[in-house]
Amino acid sequence: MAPRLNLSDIAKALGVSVATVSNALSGKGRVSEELARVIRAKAKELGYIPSLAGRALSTGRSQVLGLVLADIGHPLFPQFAQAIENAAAAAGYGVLIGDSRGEIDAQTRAINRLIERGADGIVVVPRHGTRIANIGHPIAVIDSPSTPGNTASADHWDGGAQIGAHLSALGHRSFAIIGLHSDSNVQNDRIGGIKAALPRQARVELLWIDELERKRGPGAELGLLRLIDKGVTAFAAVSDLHALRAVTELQRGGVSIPGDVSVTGFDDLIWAGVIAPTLTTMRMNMARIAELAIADLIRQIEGGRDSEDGVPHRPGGHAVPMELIIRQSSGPAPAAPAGKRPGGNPRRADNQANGSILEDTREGTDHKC
Amino acid sequence: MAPRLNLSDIAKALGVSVATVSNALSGKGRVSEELARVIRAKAKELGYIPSLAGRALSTGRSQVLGLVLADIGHPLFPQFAQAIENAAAAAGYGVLIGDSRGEIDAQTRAINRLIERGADGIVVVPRHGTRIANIGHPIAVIDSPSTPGNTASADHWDGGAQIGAHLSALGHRSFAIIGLHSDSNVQNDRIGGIKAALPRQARVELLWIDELERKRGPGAELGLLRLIDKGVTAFAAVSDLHALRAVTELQRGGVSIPGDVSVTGFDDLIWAGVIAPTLTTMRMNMARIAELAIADLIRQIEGGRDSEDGVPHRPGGHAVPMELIIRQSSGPAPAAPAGKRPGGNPRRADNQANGSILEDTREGTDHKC
DNA sequence: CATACTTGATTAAACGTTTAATCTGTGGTT
DNA sequence: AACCACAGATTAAACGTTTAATCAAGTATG
Repeated sequence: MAPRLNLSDIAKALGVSVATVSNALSGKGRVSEELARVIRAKAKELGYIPSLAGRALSTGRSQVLGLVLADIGHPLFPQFAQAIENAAAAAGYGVLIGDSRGEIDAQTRAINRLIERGADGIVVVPRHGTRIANIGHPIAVIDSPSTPGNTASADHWDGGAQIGAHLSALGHRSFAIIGLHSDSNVQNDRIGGIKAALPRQARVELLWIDELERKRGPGAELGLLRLIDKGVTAFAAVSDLHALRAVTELQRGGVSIPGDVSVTGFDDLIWAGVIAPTLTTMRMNMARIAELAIADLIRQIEGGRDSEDGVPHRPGGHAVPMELIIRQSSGPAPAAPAGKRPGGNPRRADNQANGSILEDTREGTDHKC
Repeated sequence: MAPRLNLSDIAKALGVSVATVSNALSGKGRVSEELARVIRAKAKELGYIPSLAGRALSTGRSQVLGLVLADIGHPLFPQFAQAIENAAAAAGYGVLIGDSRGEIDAQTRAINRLIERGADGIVVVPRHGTRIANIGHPIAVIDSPSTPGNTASADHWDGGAQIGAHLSALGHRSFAIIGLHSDSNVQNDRIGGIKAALPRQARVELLWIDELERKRGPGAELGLLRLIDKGVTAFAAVSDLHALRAVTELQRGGVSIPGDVSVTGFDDLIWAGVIAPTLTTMRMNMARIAELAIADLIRQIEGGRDSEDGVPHRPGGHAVPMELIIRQSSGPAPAAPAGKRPGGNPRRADNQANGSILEDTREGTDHKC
């Protein structure tokens, strides 16, 4: 094992002091530009890598952030992790992951564990229905603009509005909105946005999956076919996961999408561009959200004082616009509103040859294994 | 900001030396049990938290592992991350994530970045078709038993065999296997296992999605209906993602699952228990795999010598059995082998009321949002 | 010309832990 | 009684960096 070289090795090699080397490399103290160049060259030549441990001990900063995703089982986790890691790396920070094991209060424990581990700050994507207690440490919350204490997040309300407008423009007038549980700010924002964008005379049915499953057991049918009988022509799910569930349930019942009804989702999860029909959905700008969250976090860590920048903390945090991804699953409302369907309606069964998917802005589906 | 207390605070409070406190807390040097108890009590009373930075500098160990998932977009990422984090935490290690941005050679760079950051060891789930170069650092590879250098992984071959046996037992004789690309050891193991478990007279068609998409464009139809015409009654996909694609394509074509054909996947991804029909699939024992990988890694880190334990490094690493999850999407082969279907075959359209899903061992589907 | 300021460098302390080496009694052995 | 071994503690050095304080010499200022 080659003993990693340190500042004093470089100092010795050049006959200068360690402090000078440190100053030259960090550009902080007073070093002649001439000598600084020599030192930097020598450092590169020898392949010097600073010891984070030494630096951490000296400065009291670990250059590491903690990432806590409460619902770690969420399909969006990879995107979050990647975006956060990128943004953090760009700022010179590493990312330590924390697991809350899905348990409800383990979230706080996870945060504390990360702080004990020396994380300079924490990024949290909290579990629905929980509030992040104010630790005495820098923290950034990614949740929803309507959540107090939110640092940055997608503009879920606006995302919902885009979906609502899209479906309205296609002529739909009777909607079903599919959500999971009513204590999620993210979902409520999305639903609020959808509703707000629908025309006055629209009829809206609201479906909470959690509620349904409590009654009928997990994995139960959602009973979407009955809704179609009541005239619903558009199903707006609050997540692609629920949209997927809707699509398969409908297709299994012989309903054609988007011939008979339209289905939309949220989040552009990995399979959205792969299933048949491909799914119309809303995509978050993860990279931007991560950037904003990390920037805020670093400001807290390094800024020290709060009143910096003239931006103490805006109420709802930054709201990043979402992007509408139009794919095959949404189409014009059927000319004759489906209405009562007498047993087995004649439905288009083969609209799979829809031609090329020009609307799909995703650049090469990355569904690798 | 309360300046975090350190060993010398405790030492001062008790009138002993720091070394004694350190020894008492770590249980290493020579301290009377009596004094040790007093010290531990005082430490707990004051809420002492050791400084990782100080320890790291002194010992040369950061107590942090790096996790590199090449295909970070993979839906399995959350499970992996969670399992690794749990196993690492149990061993007193933190987990730093590394991102290879999906780029092909960035994998090595990601590994190096983590090592530079001070990670004591690295866990890699490599990208298909890549070999992990031997860094001079402890590393654990989670890939496939057939991969040289593999540390621990699911027994993909055996998993395939279980799927093959399951479908065979259901009476199927004509199969289509759906894979993504042929340079993945994981996929090849699974496919090999499937084939090996099929009866002698079985007919097998092999489908590579990557190849198909290169010709017909991304998101193209897989042409599964034509395969049914050729007599195929069972589609075994090498990942739930592809199984999902198959299911939607088939349902869209009016094919009943599992009435007309059976479809199986791999990995038990989050939606497998949610779509209609729920998906028969193979589940990895992530927790076990992670444990083994971490254990091996820590042995490398702390063991020092290789010839420890009498287990230098077994060729294929540990192969952890997979678990067959039988759900709705697989059923008996149709009595009359579907054979040529004249235009629109009469197919069962409503088998959704399959009753309760007794075979589903998943304990409460965690498709939260 | 003495003083003050500036520049470019060095010295030394500090961060908090671990650990090898050392010291000091005490009890046992010959 | 002299010696040794040993348990139980302390001292001190080391890990690698940062940074405040200091110093030496050259330059400007009165």
